Amino acid sequence: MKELSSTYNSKETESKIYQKWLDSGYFNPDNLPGERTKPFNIVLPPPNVTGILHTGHALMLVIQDILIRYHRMSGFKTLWLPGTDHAAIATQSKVEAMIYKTEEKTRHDLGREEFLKRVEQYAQESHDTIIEQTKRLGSSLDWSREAYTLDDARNLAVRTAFKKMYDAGLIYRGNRMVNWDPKMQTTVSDDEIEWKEEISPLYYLKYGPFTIATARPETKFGDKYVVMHPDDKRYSEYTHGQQIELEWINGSVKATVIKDETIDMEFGTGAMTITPRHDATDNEIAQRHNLDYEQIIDQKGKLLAIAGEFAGLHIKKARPLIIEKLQSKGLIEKIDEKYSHRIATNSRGGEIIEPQIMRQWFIDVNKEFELSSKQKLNFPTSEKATLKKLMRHAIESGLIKIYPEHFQKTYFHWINNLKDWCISRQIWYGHQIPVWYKGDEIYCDIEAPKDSGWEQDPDTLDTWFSSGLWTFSTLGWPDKTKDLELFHPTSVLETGYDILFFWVARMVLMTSYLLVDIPFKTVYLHGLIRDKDRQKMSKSKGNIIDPLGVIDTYGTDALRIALIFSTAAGNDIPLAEEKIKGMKHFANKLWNISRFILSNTDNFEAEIDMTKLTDPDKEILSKLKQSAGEITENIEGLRLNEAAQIAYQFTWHELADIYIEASKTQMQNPELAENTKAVLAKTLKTTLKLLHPFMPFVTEEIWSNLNQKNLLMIAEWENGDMM
RNA sequence: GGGCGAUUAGCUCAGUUGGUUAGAGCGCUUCGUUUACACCGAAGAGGUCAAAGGUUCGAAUCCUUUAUCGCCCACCA
Repeated sequence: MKELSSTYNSKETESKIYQKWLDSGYFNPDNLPGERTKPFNIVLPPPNVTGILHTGHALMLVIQDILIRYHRMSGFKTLWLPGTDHAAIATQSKVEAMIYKTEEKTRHDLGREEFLKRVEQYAQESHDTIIEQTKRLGSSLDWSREAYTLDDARNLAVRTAFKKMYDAGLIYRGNRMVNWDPKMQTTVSDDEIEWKEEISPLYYLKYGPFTIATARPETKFGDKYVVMHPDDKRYSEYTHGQQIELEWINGSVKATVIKDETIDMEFGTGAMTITPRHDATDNEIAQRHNLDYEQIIDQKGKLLAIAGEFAGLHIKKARPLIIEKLQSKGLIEKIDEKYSHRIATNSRGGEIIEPQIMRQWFIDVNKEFELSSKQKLNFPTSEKATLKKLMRHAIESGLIKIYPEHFQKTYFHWINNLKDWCISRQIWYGHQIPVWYKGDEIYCDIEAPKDSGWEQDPDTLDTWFSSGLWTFSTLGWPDKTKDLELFHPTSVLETGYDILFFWVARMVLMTSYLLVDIPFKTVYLHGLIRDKDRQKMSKSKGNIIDPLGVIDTYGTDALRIALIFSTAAGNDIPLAEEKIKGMKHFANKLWNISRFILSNTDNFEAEIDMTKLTDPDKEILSKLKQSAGEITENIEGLRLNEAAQIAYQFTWHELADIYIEASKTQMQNPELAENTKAVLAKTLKTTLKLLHPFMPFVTEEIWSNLNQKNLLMIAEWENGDMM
């Protein structure tokens, strides 16, 4: 009989147990014992190498580890594939900021090669930290297959994908309006824009006989069109195309009247001037009426020659000076100081977005093409495919199921509004576009052209381009590997609902074209972690719960089960320290249950004599069977919170509170003692199995005291039917 | 402007396809230190399931309307 301390010590146990798992090799599906033909696999959504893990990561790791451990115990050939994401723009901007802060140097001061070295060094350190933290959560990931979105294998996948889509005309280069970040000097995708509420003055300017309202007077130099609604009676005397000579900021201009139905008659004066090069709505109006485009602001945010005396000034500095001039010319009618509107900013650490028309690379989501093999996707053979149609089809057809289901509607809503995806970025950290130029010639291939004189496109790809390939690039694509054949499509894609669009939709897009398949069968979306008052966690509020700190205090198992215990999929999760503390008590309870049983028996293979069962014996065995069934059913149905609650309820309030108490008297009776011990042994073993996916460390540690041949992590799952 | 969701015990939340007296954790009250555990045990209080109406033998669950809150998308010069 071993002497066990009366309190479970998570700190001492966890690193020891994790090492034991690593040594066993069972994280790798190729090493699992027995005949395993059915695959189950999840690819880890790769954390960005921009820092450390937060509770959101912890939640993701816990949910996936539960599913993985459950399936591994259930006899599946189980693979959980780890990786990290280079997160192009996010990582680069972080390193740029750090370098500027300590050395006051920009990336241009360092040069592309030196700068990339520095980014890679930072990414490596960040990677190492993240991997260590991931291990501490107990994650049973197959480290032998670890991938990085920017390593050589993934780079080959990216170049191959680009080439295929380029040849099919799905990737094109074009002049279009893009979101330009003048500070970071790059384009940004629509999804990476963050709208911020701002109160700024709205200026009412005299434009000849009209009054126009604008929040951005510094863009107004080139305005030579004044637009109004055709039904607006205030302007009925003016006709479409009429030209008017008027005095403007830098002298007189010839303005043209344009009537357009998109104008809101209620707003301001009902008349506005347009700046087609720097505003998406204005751009549409200009296109519709075939108007001239003039660039006012350059890529650094400075005014061009058209601004006259203001040329070369940054728009921020120019604005007050322009206001002054407008004042002195008497062109300001009034100023509304409390105008509230929203401005676009780059969520990846940049600043205010200036829309610009630029030549960039795009993915065409509406171009029709023939699918190479329609079978796998059940796409109607009579129809031509588009990327948009395929994205919709994968969900509509039921090939991919989304949980919770209502997110399907959100998904469709997003697809319907989807525009061509701008994939080129003018940053350095990322996959460089596999296109080379020589004069007017363009060459796109997986490898660089052999002959001289070619220059590669300096731009890199949007980070989501490589993430979109993740489910199959990690399995060896474009090579036809065994892993790819066995493990694709993946079983479950588990991630936060906040990246349904960024990532989930793009994986569907890439996979349906490149593999003519789906990337995963099930999408499971979890919610955001909030504090106990439902506030978002943020540094400024000081309400952040650091998962590693919590683990030190309460143990990994406590954190794991607290994270999933009382919230259904897709809902935000309030996480209070009290809850984690409660689960530490639960781990300790389980520890002491085991201690009691171990102090009474060491034979965990004892057969139960079914003819000699007392009422409490029958009750606990039937409750055990019932709980096992319900836990299994709930895990299968992805209701992990339900499963955990049933396990908790059984362990504490059936096994501990009722049966263990009853067993004390039964064991006094020589007639019943042996059978009671057998029931205790059997119940403990099964309970440990049922709890293992949720609390792997404490259960494995107890298991190691039960004279078992194998680790608990590969013990056979009991679903209730076999009892 | 378009869409999605929430509203259940003091607090935080469960409640799968409508079916017996609506559940959990924490908190609270009273009692108890019985050799697995005080990170414990026993007993208990506490909810007209946001409001109104409807469908049904039966509604927290389905339908309609309203109120409050939250999120996503689009975006107005």
